[in-house]
Amino acid sequence: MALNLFNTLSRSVQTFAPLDPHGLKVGMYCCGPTVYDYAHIGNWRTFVFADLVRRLLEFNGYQVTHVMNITDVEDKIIKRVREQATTLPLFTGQYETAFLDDLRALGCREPHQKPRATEHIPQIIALIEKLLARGIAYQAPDGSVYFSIDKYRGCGYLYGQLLKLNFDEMRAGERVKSDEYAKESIADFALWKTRVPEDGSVYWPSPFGDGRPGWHIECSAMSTSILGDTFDLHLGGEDLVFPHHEDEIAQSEGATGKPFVKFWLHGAHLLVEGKKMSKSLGNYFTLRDLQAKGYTGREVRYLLLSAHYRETFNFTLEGLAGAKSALARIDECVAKLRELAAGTVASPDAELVTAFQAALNEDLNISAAWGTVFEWVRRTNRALAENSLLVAEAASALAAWEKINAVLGIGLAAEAEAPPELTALIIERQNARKNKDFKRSDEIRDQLKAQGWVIEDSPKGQRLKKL
RNA sequence: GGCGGGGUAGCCAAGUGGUAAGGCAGGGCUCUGCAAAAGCCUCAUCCGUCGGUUCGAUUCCGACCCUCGCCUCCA
Repeated sequence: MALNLFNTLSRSVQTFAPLDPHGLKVGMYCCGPTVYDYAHIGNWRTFVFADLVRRLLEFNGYQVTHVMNITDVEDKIIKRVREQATTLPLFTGQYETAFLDDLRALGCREPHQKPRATEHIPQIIALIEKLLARGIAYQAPDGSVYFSIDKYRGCGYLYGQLLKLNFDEMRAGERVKSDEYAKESIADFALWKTRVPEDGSVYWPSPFGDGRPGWHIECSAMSTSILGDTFDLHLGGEDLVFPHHEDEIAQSEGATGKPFVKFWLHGAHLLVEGKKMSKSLGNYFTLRDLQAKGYTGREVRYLLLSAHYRETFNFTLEGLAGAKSALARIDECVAKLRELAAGTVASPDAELVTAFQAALNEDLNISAAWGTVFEWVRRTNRALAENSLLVAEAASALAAWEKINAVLGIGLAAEAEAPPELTALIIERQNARKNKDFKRSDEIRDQLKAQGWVIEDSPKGQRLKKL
């Protein structure tokens, strides 16, 4: 089954085929976090999207190398290191750890490699030297090294592969920092920033003098040194299209003379309660904020995966509550199948898997994919209610679910293990019901509810669920 | 100003030149001693507005209205 993806380079949906002549190995690079604070829900949308792409590639049988960089040197980081009188590794380390904890809580598979910018200074310097040698980069009087768009174009390269650029119509310069006036042309961007007093201890020696890497260069250096000069997929948030990704292409192709990336995928941003997220509006959420409201990582993951990645998504608290209910419906169905299958092994029911895969392979139509899941849930529940589902069918359905869950990554509901102090109450209630002492039985039910547990009576006995 | 997305039920969100998936919420019912975030059923004569093409348009074309994003270090 062909996997079709929207490639920003062609602005169209194309069938994916890896560079690997054996059609097996896939190199994928995703722009990772800048570790100066906790990642917010908007950042997470992009990382969950990247995780979905990776899982779908793996589902389609590819052997993926997933690389995600950690940007651990950058203006905001340096500013905070100075303000908090700490050191760079100490400061970035705490947020990197928090990031990886959150990534796991959201059910994302860990990238195979997580290169840090500060650990790739030699590769960055080598890349800049190559660009200087080819005359595409220049050192300005202030000591910084810049990339020259004019020289690059003069070599026959195309600048503006990911979007239509019209420099004359651009409102250029409005946000250019004053410390970059040394550039020959307004469109040029920094490869190496010369050391300034405010940088404190954050600098590295280089052939161009003490300083630190520019933003774009780290991604070019790390991606090509790990995945090769040309690789399959590069993803990131839509805001990175320009200038970050465009500049990555310029630096990389300018240095190697080879095509940089075959497929560029960009995830759209999200709104929160219909508005652009901002701290002053009170609609700025980190994963931790949502966890404090009682939601789990998998519920947040489900919500982030409920809309197509190229559409702006409206993240709402109401939607999150809905995500919780929807997930509970799936969990309930799967739990019942488990009970019936009782460990029987069977091959996956092809109907569900095929429909699901067909939806996702069409440029990640996740909504249609969920549609197949919920139709399956309803069909299964109906059969379950009629008692018409055979043990082998239940096992086969369960196997299919496990297969597609490898892509969805929502895992299993946390097992509601009753705390020991409640066990006595549950047994007491069971006896009370047997003796038709419903007054006592209802009292216990209320008591359990007050402690956050719902008890459900079924012909097979009581079931306890965490509220 | 340039470039690019969107406007589908109370909310979220797919989709198609032939008459609108799915989820949440709501309503009805079933199981139950009573219940249940348990299960089933139901819920858009209609897809921003106005024109055009067509046997037929929400889907194609044009205009307009509204909205969001990018335009040099923001996922």
